[in-house]
Amino acid sequence: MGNSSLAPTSEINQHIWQVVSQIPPGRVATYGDIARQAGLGRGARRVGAALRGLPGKTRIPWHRVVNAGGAISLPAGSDGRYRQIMRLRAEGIEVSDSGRISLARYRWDPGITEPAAL
DNA sequence: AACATGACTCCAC
DNA sequence: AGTGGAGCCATGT
Repeated sequence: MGNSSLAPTSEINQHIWQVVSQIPPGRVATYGDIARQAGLGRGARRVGAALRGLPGKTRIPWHRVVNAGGAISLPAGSDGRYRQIMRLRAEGIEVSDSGRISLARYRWDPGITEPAAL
């Protein structure tokens, strides 16, 4: 067989999406967290690209992924940014109007599969 | 193959 | 908390 060390982009994306779908409601994870969980090392940017490729009607909880600073990474003024903030608040997560979230309170621990306790 | 781009991250001010 | 610059990884031209 030829190159067996690299999987097609579509498969990598699918793997990333699978990890993202493991984030329980009421919790968030950073791009870096997802990358590490997916075995991509420092591929945080790769995670962003995978989420960008999601269809609009997906049921993958992409909104639970924020950057290392605990902030929404989608461009200011974009529909996605507004939608992400609304969906997070709908799950009981506090999000400031500037799109900031407390990682100390809501960051997902891969060992736990339950929603954040209030 | 070189260069630009981006839903990233770290560090210094 | 906000801003700017360098580093990082994969894609698209």
